[in-house]
Amino acid sequence: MSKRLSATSPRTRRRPGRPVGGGVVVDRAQLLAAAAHVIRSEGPDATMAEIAAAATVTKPILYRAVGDRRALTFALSEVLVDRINIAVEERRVNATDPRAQFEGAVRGYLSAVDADRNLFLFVNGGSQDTDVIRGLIDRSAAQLIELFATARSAAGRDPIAARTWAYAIVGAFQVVTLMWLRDAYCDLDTVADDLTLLLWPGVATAGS
Amino acid sequence: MSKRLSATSPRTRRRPGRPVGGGVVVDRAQLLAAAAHVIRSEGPDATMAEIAAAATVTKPILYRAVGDRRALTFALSEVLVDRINIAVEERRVNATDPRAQFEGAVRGYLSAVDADRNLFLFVNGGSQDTDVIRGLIDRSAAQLIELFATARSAAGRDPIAARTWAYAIVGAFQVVTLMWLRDAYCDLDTVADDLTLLLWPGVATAGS
DNA sequence: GCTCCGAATTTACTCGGAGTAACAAATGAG
DNA sequence: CTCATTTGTTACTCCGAGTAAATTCGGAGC
Repeated sequence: MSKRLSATSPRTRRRPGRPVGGGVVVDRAQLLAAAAHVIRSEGPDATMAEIAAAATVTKPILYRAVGDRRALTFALSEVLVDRINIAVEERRVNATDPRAQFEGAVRGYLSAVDADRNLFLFVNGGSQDTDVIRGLIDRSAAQLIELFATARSAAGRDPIAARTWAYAIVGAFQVVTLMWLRDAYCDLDTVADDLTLLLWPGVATAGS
Repeated sequence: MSKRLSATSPRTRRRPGRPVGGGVVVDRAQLLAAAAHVIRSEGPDATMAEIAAAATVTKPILYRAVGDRRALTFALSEVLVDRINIAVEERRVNATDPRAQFEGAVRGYLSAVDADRNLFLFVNGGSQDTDVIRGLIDRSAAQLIELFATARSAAGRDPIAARTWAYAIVGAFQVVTLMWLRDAYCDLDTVADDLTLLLWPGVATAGS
C-alpha cells in the first residue's frame, strides 16, 4: 500500500500523530458505513469522489483507509452478506421442518436484498472485475459449501459437489433477485414459493 | 501536449481515405466477428480501440456500425448464447429420457462456454451497467421461460413461475460456470453431474 | 477536362472517473 | 525553537469511452 519513505536515520521513533485541527478521526468502519449510506441513498453508481464527499473526507483518505474500488466493493459485500445471513437465520429458525426452513431462508434473503436494493446492485454490478464478483460469491457460498460438504461427507460421498451446489444456489438467487428487483414481475412471496419449488427437491436429496 | 504521432512511423504519416468503390465494405457482422476474435485471443478486457484496431477499422466506424460498448456487449451476448444453444441442442437430442436430456444440455452448456471462456467473461463482466446483464439473462432465459410456461399452462397453473425458474437456472449456470472457469476445481463431467443432481429433481416436477 | 459537393473516414479532441504524487499544515520530541 | 513525521488537501496523471471537427476521395455539374 503506502510506501514509507525513510529520509534519515530514525533516531527517535514517534507515535502516530493525532488528527490536525480538531479533525474527525476517520475509521475504516465509519467510511464503509458512510459509503453504504450514500450508495443506499444516491444509487448504485456512486463514484469514489461522491463516496468520499459523503463521508466528509477527501479521496486520498478514503483510498488509504479502504483501498481502491475493488476493496471497497469487497468490503461492502461483506456488509451485505452479513446482513443477508442474519435475515436468513431469523426466518429459518422460525420453521421446524426442513422444507419450511429452506423456504424461510429464501424469504429472508429476498427481503434483506429488497431492503438494500442499491447496495445489492452496487456490489453486483459495481465492478467489471470478475475477481470482485468471485469474492462475493465465495463469501455468499461459504456457509452453503460447509453445510453441503458436511452432509455429503457424512453420507460418505464426494464433498466436492458441495461447491457446485453452493455456487448454483447462490447464482440462482442472485439472478432471480436481480431480475425481480428491476422488473418486479411478481411479489416476494410468489418468487420465494417458486424458487423453493424448483430448488428444494434437489436440495433435499443433495446430501445423499 | 499530445504525442499521438509518436507511435506511428513518420513514413506513413497519413493514409488517406481509401476508395469507396473497391474498398472493403465493413459490415456489422464482420465487426462483431472481429470483436469476438480479438476478445477470444486478447482476453475479456479488450478496449474499444483494440477491438476497432483488430478489425482494421477506426473507432468511429465501429461506433457507427455497432453502437457503444453496451450494444457491442449485447450483440456479442447474442453470438455466445446462440452458440451455447446450438451446443445444448446437439447434446440434448442424443438423449432419450428427459433426465439424460437435461444432463446433456448441462454438458453442452459447459463445453460451449469452456470453448469460449473469454467471450463468456467479456459478456458477463464487461459492463457495469446492469441493463446489459439483464439483457443477456433475458436472452439466455427466453427458451427456458417459454418451455416452462407452456408446461405450466398445460398443467393449468400459473405460468408466472416460469420466469423465476428460468432465471434461477440461468443464474445457477452462470455462477457455477464462472467459478469453474476460474478455479477449475474439478472436471467438466463432475460439474455437470452435480448440477444435474441438484437441479433435475426440481425441473422434473416443475411443470406440475 | 476541371471544379465543386457529398459521403465516408480519420485525426484529434472532450469528458469523466480511478488512482496518486506533490504540497501544506500541524504536532510532539529534543 | 526546530525538525522530522504524520495527516490531510489540492491538483495532477492516466486511461478509456464516446464524439466533433477536419480531410480525402468518388462522382455530378459546367
